[in-house]
Amino acid sequence: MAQERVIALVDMDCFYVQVEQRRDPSLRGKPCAVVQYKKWQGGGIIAVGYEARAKGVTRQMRGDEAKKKCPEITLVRVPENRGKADLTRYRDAGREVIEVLCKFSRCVERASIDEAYIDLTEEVVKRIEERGPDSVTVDMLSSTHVAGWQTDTVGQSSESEGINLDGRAVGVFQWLDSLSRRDASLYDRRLAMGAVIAEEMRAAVERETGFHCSAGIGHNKVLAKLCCGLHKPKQQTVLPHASVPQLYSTLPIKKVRGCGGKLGASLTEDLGVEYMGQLAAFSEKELQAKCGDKCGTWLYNLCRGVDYEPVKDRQVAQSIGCGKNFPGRECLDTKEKVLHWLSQLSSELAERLQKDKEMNNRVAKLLVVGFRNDGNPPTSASRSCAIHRYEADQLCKDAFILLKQFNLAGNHQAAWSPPIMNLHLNASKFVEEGGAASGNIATFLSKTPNNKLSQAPSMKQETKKEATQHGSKEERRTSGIAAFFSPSHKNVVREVEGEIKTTIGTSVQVNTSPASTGPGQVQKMSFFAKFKQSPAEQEGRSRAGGIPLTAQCERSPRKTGFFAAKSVKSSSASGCVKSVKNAHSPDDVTLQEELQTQWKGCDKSSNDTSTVSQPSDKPQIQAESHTPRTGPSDTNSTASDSDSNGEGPQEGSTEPDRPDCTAVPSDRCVSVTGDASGTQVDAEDVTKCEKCGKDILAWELPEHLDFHFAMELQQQQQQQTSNGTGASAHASGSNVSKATSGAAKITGKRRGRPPKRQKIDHPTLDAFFKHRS
DNA sequence: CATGGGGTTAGT
DNA sequence: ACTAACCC
Ligand SMILES: Nc1ccn([C@H]2C[C@H](O)[C@@H](COP(=O)(O)OP(=O)(O)OP(=O)(O)O)O2)c(=O)n1
Ligand SMILES: [Mg+2]
Ligand SMILES: [Mg+2]
Repeated sequence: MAQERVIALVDMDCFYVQVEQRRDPSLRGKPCAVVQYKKWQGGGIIAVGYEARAKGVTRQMRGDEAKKKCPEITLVRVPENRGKADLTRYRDAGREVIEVLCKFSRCVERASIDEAYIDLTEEVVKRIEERGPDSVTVDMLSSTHVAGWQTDTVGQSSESEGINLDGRAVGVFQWLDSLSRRDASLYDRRLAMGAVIAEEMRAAVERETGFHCSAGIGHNKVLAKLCCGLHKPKQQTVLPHASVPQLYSTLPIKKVRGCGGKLGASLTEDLGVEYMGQLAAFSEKELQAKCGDKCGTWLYNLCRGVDYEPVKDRQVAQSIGCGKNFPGRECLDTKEKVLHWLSQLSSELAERLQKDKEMNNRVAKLLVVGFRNDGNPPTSASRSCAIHRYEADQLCKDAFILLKQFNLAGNHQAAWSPPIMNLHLNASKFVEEGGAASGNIATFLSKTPNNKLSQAPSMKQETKKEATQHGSKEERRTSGIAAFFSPSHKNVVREVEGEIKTTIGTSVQVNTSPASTGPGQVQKMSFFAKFKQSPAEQEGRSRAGGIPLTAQCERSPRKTGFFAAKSVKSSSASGCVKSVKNAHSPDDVTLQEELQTQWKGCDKSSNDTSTVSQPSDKPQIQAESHTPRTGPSDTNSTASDSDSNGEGPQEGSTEPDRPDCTAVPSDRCVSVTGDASGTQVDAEDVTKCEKCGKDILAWELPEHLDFHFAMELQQQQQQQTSNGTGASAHASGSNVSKATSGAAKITGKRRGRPPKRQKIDHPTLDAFFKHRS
């Protein structure tokens, strides 16, 4: 049954802004936004607090623009490290939230840095068993709205003896009241219980992290996401299945997750469909003809409020990447620039991968390097190779090898052919760490990475200024199984005693507090504002004592009994997907010979003079920079003012030391493959490099030497910049390869590979073949 | 000059 | 393996 599940979507309110406001409490309650960079017209705004939204400040806006709209606004800068924005602070904060959510369900899916889907079916069923279906009372839903049941404002509340009934509370009450009728939907009762749990989850999130959030509760992910946005700061919305048609009748297609881009536009253009509900007029086949079988079926169901996508049991990202744009004149048009930024990106990636390994007991096996060129249209491409070790210089080196195939300029030249406007690295294909005592045997054998959150994210120094109580920070959550719900919820059992049987107008135990109303309370005026009225109101009906019909939609001839549906695929488990897939991962990457030496020393002080790290943050891993700080406010120039000029150092600190230029004995990776398909580069044909004394495949010597050249060149350049001296790159490098410049075409087919078949080519080998074949 | 820096999934 | 679409 399409309504058997109870899914919640929790989304943090103006997340980055809240993260900054927790760090610096003086920012609380003030108009505030987070900007990235500052030089170009005040930087780009990526998050806006609700006070500032009320003044018209939006994302995408430039900092300068925001200042015009709201002169009192405080713009907080995203931390910068290695010359680029660094979102670590927000990722860490997002993980804190996920940790809390995991206490409420075994199935939590991290959907983005600030939101997660939670399959609450199991918990809901359990609670209904324990407490009965009618145990939900309005006071348990003090910040809840029921879509389609909002009796709106206008004149009311005056005559009620002292009871301030707002439209929200009346709607909640009427809905709950309707659920106690015999013919009420069993699944609506589940939703009500889900809403209770969602209230508790959100309270726990706020108590334990200091961040407030909103939520949507529905029978599937799309509906949960959709209704979360109906009432945004510090509120939640439950969407009964019967309210879907009403909601969809005026919901622009592009508001639905997955339809916000070209698909939604083409549906409107080609089918003449404006609102989601209109899609229901098309047959499944018609929709399939329009956008393919899978998509067509998906739309056919979706416009009826049905979506079967499971909530995945995954709390950690499946890829870790970093990148940077180089717009306009900042484009990378020399090999030195490319190497420099590759080095910066590699450094960040290696650091993040290492931390990820420690925290999640897994290692990434695939490195992807990608770029974009200017043009009309802009072109882009990416290439990948195996990751053998988490070492910045190795990643840098491999990435460069992959990248240089696209350099139309000669390899020995200073210039880089089509200038690069965007460069990015990404690591993925995680497998559980080989470490002995890790994970159980089954998961180890299947090479399934641990995608559960394992331990508290070190709980850094990020003090919980707002957090109170000892609370459950102990995190006895290891992974999986032992996640049972426990949080300190007060308003629990109300026992079945007083079902709230009352009628409008009589004494109702309505919680008067709107739970939150503040400067931020600005409701979206676009589509969402309109759906705040009940169907009755939209139809011009009176709502006096009227209990809205719950019918009119497909109310299934359902069997009775809460567990009737249990047989369907898994009611309690309700299809929550445990990420145990990859029984035989497609990437049983064969470890292979390490063909090249690693130079630690891609750059040591790879910091060019101008790049500076930034906010002194907490005692981070910074080198020396002793900003006597400890308070949160120290930090990122919460520079609301001036400063407009500086992309420059926000505050100095040097980059943490990087491995230095010493050759290291190569611990060549053994080939070994568990799998017959994996082909390795044979370790034969090895010769010794005179520059570093390492064993190199003979056929790769040209590439190898080229690296020495490039690295030396880069080092030299960095020395120069730090000395402020002029420049000229004379490379002592015994550059050998040169004539062999065969740049790859971006759009065209790649050249054939050697007859060897393999899962993941060794980068240098791959490069070699593409290079000269 | 010029949103930018992330992520996931589906199609080929 | 790589690209495109979509999303935060
Ligand atoms: N294009 C975007 C969208 C979002 N974000 C970041 C900043 C946001 O704070 C965070 C969460 O995105 P949301 O769309 O959930 O927006 P907010 O949480 O900021 O606001 P809201 O209260 O509307 O959810 O992700 C971003 O960097 N770039
Ligand atoms: Mg949000
Ligand atoms: Mg979000």
